[in-house]
Amino acid sequence: MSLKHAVLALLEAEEGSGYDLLKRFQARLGYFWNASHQQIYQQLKKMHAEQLIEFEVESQTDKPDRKVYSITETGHEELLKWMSQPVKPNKVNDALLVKLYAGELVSPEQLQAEIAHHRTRHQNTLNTFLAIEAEYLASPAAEQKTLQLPYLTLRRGILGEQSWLNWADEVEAALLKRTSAEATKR
Amino acid sequence: MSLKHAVLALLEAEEGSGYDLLKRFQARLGYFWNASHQQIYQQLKKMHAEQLIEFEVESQTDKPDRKVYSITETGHEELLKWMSQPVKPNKVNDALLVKLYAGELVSPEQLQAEIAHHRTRHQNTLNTFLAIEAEYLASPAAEQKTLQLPYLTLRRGILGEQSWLNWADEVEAALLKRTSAEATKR
DNA sequence: ACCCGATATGCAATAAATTGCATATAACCC
DNA sequence: GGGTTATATGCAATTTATTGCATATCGGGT
Repeated sequence: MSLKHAVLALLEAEEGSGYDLLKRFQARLGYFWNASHQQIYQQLKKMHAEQLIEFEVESQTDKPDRKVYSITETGHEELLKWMSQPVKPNKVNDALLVKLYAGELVSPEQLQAEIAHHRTRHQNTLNTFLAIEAEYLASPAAEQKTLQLPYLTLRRGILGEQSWLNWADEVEAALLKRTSAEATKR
Repeated sequence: MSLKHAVLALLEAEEGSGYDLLKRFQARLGYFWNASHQQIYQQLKKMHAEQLIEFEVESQTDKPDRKVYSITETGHEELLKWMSQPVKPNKVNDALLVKLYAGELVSPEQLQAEIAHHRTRHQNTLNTFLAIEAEYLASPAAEQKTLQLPYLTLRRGILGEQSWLNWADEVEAALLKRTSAEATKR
């Protein structure tokens, strides 16, 4: 999988500890890559064994020690190699849609509640993304240029979330009609 | 994971063999759930051990035998239980975006080629979805009503693919500018 | 004083997914 | 006749991801 390559990409930009990487995954790749701390620590261990990365232990007096990882020449080559090969399309697995698909088994109200819950999440995510975008657009032209590619990934997040919310509108409208149809039957 | 519940949802609607389920995943849940034949066969085996499903062997003279699975009462209950609990949000892992994020390492042309390749795939998927939608919209009102929820999942697919293509337009425009900027430098 | 959250890392066990291999028939095209 | 695709199923090994537990410090709130 390409958790390995996501880590290499992050370390290529800047060295960091496992915890740093976790935070960077959450803050910067949040929309398109999710990894737990377990996944990251295990992956780092494995990548170190493969000599793709190296680390130095940084003693800290106040907090626990941290291992600061950086990419090696081998790791850099591996990343370049990966970059030049076509990536395979994503596997999509969306449990919410499975639930909607089989939604006849429960009440429209229950489906509505579920959608509403996810809507809140998606709306919050979108708001976060829009705030980051506003910051980017307010930055100097030179910085915008260097961050253009990460910005484009952010755009994917924004368009994706907006699309999700538009879909939720459709679903909620359809479920509302179902609810009233059911009420009429009684 | 809820591959289990996706299988239960499919068997709830109609019994079928492993191969049938594979085809149904591809044809009907294609946008939102992907499973390999290995995953399905292994899952069926496990679910049979858990007594969520049962099967009858159907001998066929011309083709290999098939095991026709159907949902049990226990399986039905398990599905209902799952339906009534909130599903957790999806984990997104999009390798293409990782590549774009680290895109400074390769030429804009290479990124363009990669995007173009994915664009073709997404456009084809969208066309397929639109054809299914046209069929749905041409069906009698009664059928539209019974298939409304699956139709809403299809809508997710359509809106999602359209959103992806809109994003690809943005990316391609941005990459084109990069290419010409690079050409000017020389 | 005590609990909680953030920082910081990791082991061990289990569960899930992928990859590679394996078999067998029928239909269709070249 | 030979190759490919579709039907139909499965084992075994490996890789990945998840879950549960464990440790340790600091700062802030109650």
